[in-house]
Amino acid sequence: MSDPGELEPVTRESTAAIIANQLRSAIMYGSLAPGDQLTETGLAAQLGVSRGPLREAMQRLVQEGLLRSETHRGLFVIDLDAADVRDIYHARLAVERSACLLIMQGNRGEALVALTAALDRLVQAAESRDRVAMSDADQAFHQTLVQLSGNTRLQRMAETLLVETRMCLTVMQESYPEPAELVEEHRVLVDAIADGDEQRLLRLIEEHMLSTVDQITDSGPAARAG
Amino acid sequence: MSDPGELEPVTRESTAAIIANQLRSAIMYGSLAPGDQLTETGLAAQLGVSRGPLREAMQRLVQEGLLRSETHRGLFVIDLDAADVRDIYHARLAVERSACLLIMQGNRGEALVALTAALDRLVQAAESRDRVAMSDADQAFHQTLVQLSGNTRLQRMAETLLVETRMCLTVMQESYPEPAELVEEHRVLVDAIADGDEQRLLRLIEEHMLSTVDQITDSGPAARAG
DNA sequence: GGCCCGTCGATTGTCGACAATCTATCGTCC
DNA sequence: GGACGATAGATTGTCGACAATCGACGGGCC
Repeated sequence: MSDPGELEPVTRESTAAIIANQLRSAIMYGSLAPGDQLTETGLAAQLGVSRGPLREAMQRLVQEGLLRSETHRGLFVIDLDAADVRDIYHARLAVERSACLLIMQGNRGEALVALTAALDRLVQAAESRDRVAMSDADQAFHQTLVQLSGNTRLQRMAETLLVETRMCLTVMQESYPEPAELVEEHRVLVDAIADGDEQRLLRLIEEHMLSTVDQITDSGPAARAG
Repeated sequence: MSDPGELEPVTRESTAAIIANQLRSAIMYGSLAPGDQLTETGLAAQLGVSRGPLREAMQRLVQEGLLRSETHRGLFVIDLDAADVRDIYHARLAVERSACLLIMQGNRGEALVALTAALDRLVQAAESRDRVAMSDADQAFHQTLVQLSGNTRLQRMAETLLVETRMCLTVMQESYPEPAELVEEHRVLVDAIADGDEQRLLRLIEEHMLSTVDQITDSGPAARAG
């Protein structure tokens, strides 16, 4: 990608983009919890910027669907019910299934290298038994998967969906899989890619997503989200 | 949905949302062409608002990916190359395929009614041989399809993707199908839903998207986009 | 003639202030 | 006692002005 000493055009992010990333991260890790109001003056002071750029950043998240806007009342972090969780995983399936197809038809070798590395980090996180680290590695794996498709639209969609997935997890930690199970679910995906078995890969990714949906809709723990 | 006389909570859209819709529409119909700069003072005067709300609206479109931001230089409408067109149709396939699955597993009857109506409007547009009307009806059909899935995330994705699709079409009108062909491609989709033939529906939607990709990548007319 | 540098106009980025609206509390009337 | 109406505080929505940066033009130097 970028050799050391190589001269690349400097790409400065706009302030709104930086703030949006911070907010997204805060929502993802739960420091901005579902239902919370984002008071402009408070956040602006906290971030050391004026209300202008902050409002621009918040509009980005509204467009993403992470915030909901009520006129003359304020902006709130969305709260997820069972229907949202189901929608999120169905949408993730759509995106990641498509990414899998593109990977199998594209540079499978490169994908295998990157995903094997991502799997290794997931294994390390599982050994540490740190839930946050596991979640981070889990998310990174899927983000890598979609990145490898080379489709920027799918990547943009996945970014938002993975944040929302993370929001689900903070609410219902009990249903997050055991470390060994988590690693295994991802290992079989990498194996299928290694074997070049497209049918198996698609079946596995569908199971990977839909099993979570079934788990949720059966026990229905997301109702506690509100 | 909303019975007449039914009391619903009033939902006023924020100014940023209204402006964003206007801009999206302008981009869709080509009055803001790919590569064009959106000068803030000019647009603000044209829309009768201050620069503040306008900037908020533009940040929404940046997040959507319809505008690209260059720091201290301005915001520009994205221009699409052949790779973009391919990405857009692959992403649309992911979204609409998923929508098809959800429709088949959900309320197929309601879907059949709505899509038959959408098909009728497409037929009418085809008879008028008005390209813009045909495009409108085409877009409305696919938007309805995704709406019927009931998945708001898929709907949000589809909205942006359909605008981008429209941007492609204004660039390469020659490859837009003939009226009869356009109607037929959509009629077979409705028929498959009517017959409850999921496999056929999925095969048809895949063909519907991928045939366009092949058409583009062969002739490569999108290169003229820049 | 070609290159470099400084200046100018224009546009974006940021900020503080004012107006409009909402929620909550308190007082009043029936 | 309960409901209605007014007031106060806080928050959002909007705007105009100032600072920072960029691209283009023109003058000067080698």
